[in-house]
Amino acid sequence: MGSATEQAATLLPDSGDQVGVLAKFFRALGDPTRLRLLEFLLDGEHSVSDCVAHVGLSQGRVSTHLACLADCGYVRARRHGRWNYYCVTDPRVAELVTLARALATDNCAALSGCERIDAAGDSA
Amino acid sequence: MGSATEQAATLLPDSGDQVGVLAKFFRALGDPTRLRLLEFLLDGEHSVSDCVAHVGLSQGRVSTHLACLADCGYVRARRHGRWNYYCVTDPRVAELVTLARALATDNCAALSGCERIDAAGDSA
DNA sequence: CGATCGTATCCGCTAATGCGAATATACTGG
DNA sequence: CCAGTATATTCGCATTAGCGGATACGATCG
Repeated sequence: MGSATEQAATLLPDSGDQVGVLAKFFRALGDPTRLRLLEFLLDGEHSVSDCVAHVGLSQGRVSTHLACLADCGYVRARRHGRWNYYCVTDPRVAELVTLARALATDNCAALSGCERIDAAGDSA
Repeated sequence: MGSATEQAATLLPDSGDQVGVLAKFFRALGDPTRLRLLEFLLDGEHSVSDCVAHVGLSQGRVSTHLACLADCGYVRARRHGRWNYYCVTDPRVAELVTLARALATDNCAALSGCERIDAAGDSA
């Protein structure tokens, strides 16, 4: 876990448009619905219908969100007849969410008060 | 202002909202400009003017972005006279970026092709 | 004290994006 | 085959949010 410091050189923004791709990657988790779906899938494999029931949004929207998460590499789809099952295969995804949650929790107060980014579901 | 304990009741409404806050946290890194600024500050402490010169955007925009990153707990500001210096204090921030970059790199192809999230500066 | 520099905030504009509803596609069962 | 189910895609709409430019604020210098 202590290898982050020595990799500081690779963090430099001289990698060209890699910043844009990374931003895209982060933005995929910047939506409450997708984040809720991802955490639901971290719990185990679920079909699209299950996800629809879980988040309570329209089927089309959920399908798009899941495809988005799959494109970004967070989840993987497994077709079985009419059903499409999604799940998280890379354990680093759980690591990422856990680490981010720890950081967010430590700054929860300031985060909630940050009006520069809309809450988008933040219930006062 | 009341005590920290008193604020906790208002700032931590219920555990279910944690998803919204976490999404906010991720969205802060979902913008290429903020991500570039964060990586610039991972390199060391820099003033707002330095950041403006680095990213090449208007001073007002950069100032807002930096304040946003500070609100989310990614960076910290240090006033010295007229100048305001920003830097990353929490080593977990570097961890988070490193982990995310590793994941994004492994799915770079699919990520670039994901049209469900706009590239926003993503190009060759 | 008045001029200037560094920074923060405000304002309109425009592009990005999440939403539901409608529709298309794919597969299964009778 | 045709009906039905599960999922994917498209469309119009409303909101979010990043952008530059103008301006306000605070500190320093002459």
